[in-house]
Amino acid sequence: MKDSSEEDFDRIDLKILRALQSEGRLTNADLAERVNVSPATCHRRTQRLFEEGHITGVRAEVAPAAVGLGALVMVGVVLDRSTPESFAAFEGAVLEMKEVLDCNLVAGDFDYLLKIRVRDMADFNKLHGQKLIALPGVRQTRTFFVMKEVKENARLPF
Amino acid sequence: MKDSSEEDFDRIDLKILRALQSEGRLTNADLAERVNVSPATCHRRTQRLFEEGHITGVRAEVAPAAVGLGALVMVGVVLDRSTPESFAAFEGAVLEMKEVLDCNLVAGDFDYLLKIRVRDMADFNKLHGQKLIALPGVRQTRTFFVMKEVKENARLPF
DNA sequence: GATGAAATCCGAGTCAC
DNA sequence: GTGACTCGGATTTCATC
Repeated sequence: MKDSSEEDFDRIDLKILRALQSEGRLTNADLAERVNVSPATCHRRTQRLFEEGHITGVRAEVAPAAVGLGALVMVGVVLDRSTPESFAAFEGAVLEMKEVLDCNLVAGDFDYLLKIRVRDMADFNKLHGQKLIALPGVRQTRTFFVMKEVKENARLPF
Repeated sequence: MKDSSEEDFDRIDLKILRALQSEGRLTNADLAERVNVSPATCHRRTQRLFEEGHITGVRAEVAPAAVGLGALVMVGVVLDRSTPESFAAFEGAVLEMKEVLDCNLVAGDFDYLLKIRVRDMADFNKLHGQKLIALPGVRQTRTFFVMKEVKENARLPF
């Protein structure tokens, strides 16, 4: 298998990827019509995109407020020490926290930036006091309550 | 229609939402089996969840590196002025920028936090110099290059 | 080596109950 | 909410380029 960081998709593959990124439940028949190939070809192409890992999954987007997760909070985290063990311990613990939707190791004023969804501010304060600051190696956190979600999870621009 | 911020789903609805959040392309037949109802019931339930907006869409997740978007950058933005017009102008411009995946108005050291995907650092520097700092009302930006994506777009915890 | 047409099989969507 | 029925799509096969 070649280096996965830059595949050469042809125009048809790109159209399939774009269509499924917008409408993940398109039937193969509709998809085939949209990209102007036969259903058989479309099916083979799509299957290949899944098998080779270019599509990592298909997910329904559930309205957060509908399931009691109306509050979004971004948190910057600084660790005590910058050792590989320290990072690994923190990351391992964060992966277990379901409330943490995103976790990225960054360069800059923080070590990590987290995106967290909870019911409300009270819920976040509890999470912060009981779990966030208790994560391994955490020296300090900086909280950014989201007051308005302007854009969320936009489609990849390709 | 009742207040949308807290619906009362029964156990079956919740199971459907959870299943589709993980596997958006599940067939109705498989979904029905998984939640232990007949296909007909499952179909009606699922259709209702879509129609009432509790599922806002289904999207295939495309591997960013596969489509030449290997770099992830978080950017904090501070505006010149804190007027409604200033916010509106900024938000309108950001919505037009395809590279911006997330944009949230936050409370704290920044006015907005952006999540941006580009090909590489060179691409980001170009974007930063030509478009980001030229957005309406931007006083300053703070860039956080993502060095490692620990967790990305995790499922909602409900 | 990939394509499209045809053929089979199974699920989607709708009905009566 | 269930069970059954019909239609259309998913998936495979195969001939073709």
